[in-house]
Amino acid sequence: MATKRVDRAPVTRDRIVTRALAIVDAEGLEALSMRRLASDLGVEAASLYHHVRNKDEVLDGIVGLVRSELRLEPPFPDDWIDLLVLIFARYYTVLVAHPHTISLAGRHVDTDEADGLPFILAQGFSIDDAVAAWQSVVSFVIGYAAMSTRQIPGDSDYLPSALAERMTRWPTETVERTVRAILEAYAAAGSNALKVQPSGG
Amino acid sequence: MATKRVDRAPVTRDRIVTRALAIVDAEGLEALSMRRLASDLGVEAASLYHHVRNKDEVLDGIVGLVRSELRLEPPFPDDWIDLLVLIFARYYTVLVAHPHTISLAGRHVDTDEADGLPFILAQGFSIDDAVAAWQSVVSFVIGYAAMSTRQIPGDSDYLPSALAERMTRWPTETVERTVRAILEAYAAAGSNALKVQPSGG
DNA sequence: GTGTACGCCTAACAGTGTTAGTGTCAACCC
DNA sequence: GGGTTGACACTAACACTGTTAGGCGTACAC
Repeated sequence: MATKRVDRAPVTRDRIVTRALAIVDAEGLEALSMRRLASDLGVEAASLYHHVRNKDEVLDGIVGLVRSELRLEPPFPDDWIDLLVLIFARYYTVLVAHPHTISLAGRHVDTDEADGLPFILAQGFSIDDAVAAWQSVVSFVIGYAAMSTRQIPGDSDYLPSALAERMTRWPTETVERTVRAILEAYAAAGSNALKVQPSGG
Repeated sequence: MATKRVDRAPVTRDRIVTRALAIVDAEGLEALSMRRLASDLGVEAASLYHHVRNKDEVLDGIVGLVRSELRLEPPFPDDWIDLLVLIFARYYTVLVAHPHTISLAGRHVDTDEADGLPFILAQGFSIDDAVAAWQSVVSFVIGYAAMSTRQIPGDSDYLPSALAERMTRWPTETVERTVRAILEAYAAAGSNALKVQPSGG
């Protein structure tokens, strides 16, 4: 009863994950079911479990696939703030390119993210400031990506139209401005702490 | 066959939503099913549809319930930045109190949020700066709440332990510092634009 | 006492993730 | 070439999910 394998490309973990991301990109997270995914690959749902432990592993695979798009090519800016602004702008771009995967962000601790934290520390931050700045920037970018890709029903009739119109736009420029603002503020606070001892007053 | 209604409190929309939030708070979003919810109320699933159109309406009700906790009591700070910092710190606190509802944030445009935007404009911002600042702060707070309540598996062994330990803490103080940093940066940019014309130098 | 409307019920449909057991094909060993 | 083995995909089923249709019992109005 088994159909001939020759008819179609062999099912592999890679093909499963790639197809899954394609479905999610095109039709959203809810459209991704094991039966639908299998059907797209010309196979029954149960067969997928030979290549993948469960649906969670498929979702993890999707996250990995998206993350692999984060690589930047040289040349890199000399200034460390410019560099981080560039990195996070890229992060935002990739998230927006796969809007429906944003709610999957943070399924695992992000190795690349963890690389960046020691880097920030090397700029002379205190540990606490470095962690706070890092968490703030990451939170902002993910939050901004989430907000910008959510198509909110247009209940905002009570806003002046000039405002309402602008509230529907989520320019990348804002990502750059805000990331820079956060980093500069924490950097300034750090250097102030070295100069004067703020003990209360 | 119908059981006597006298045995239990009557099922109402309010009781449904309240119980739903209790389930979500205690056991997470996935634990909330119509059958489970009905069972908690001593009723069958189908009966809920007499009081509620569908599950989405229950979720909307949850969002409304959480939002009702956002009210602040006077006295309010005089400085507008202090005021906004207070508001968003409170916003963060409420979100963290109901961690599993964070992914529901943004189901509808937030009336309260929309109130705040004209308020920011009244501080002398340009329209574009006001919108950018507003979107940035909201995005940051929601993102920060989302990150801080996600229990990420401890893959971070490769981080220095002092760092790893601090990365697990998400202090409210950071919310206040970052919100203030963003607002001050955009405010400064606005007032600069009034003084000097930055045309590229 | 009768009529009516409401509130809840059972039963069912179409869909979900997942597992057990079975079959079939392809490649390897001798 | 014949037999064995193992990988792969199949069917069938289980326990769930949200949702709808239709019926029954209770409580209230007149």
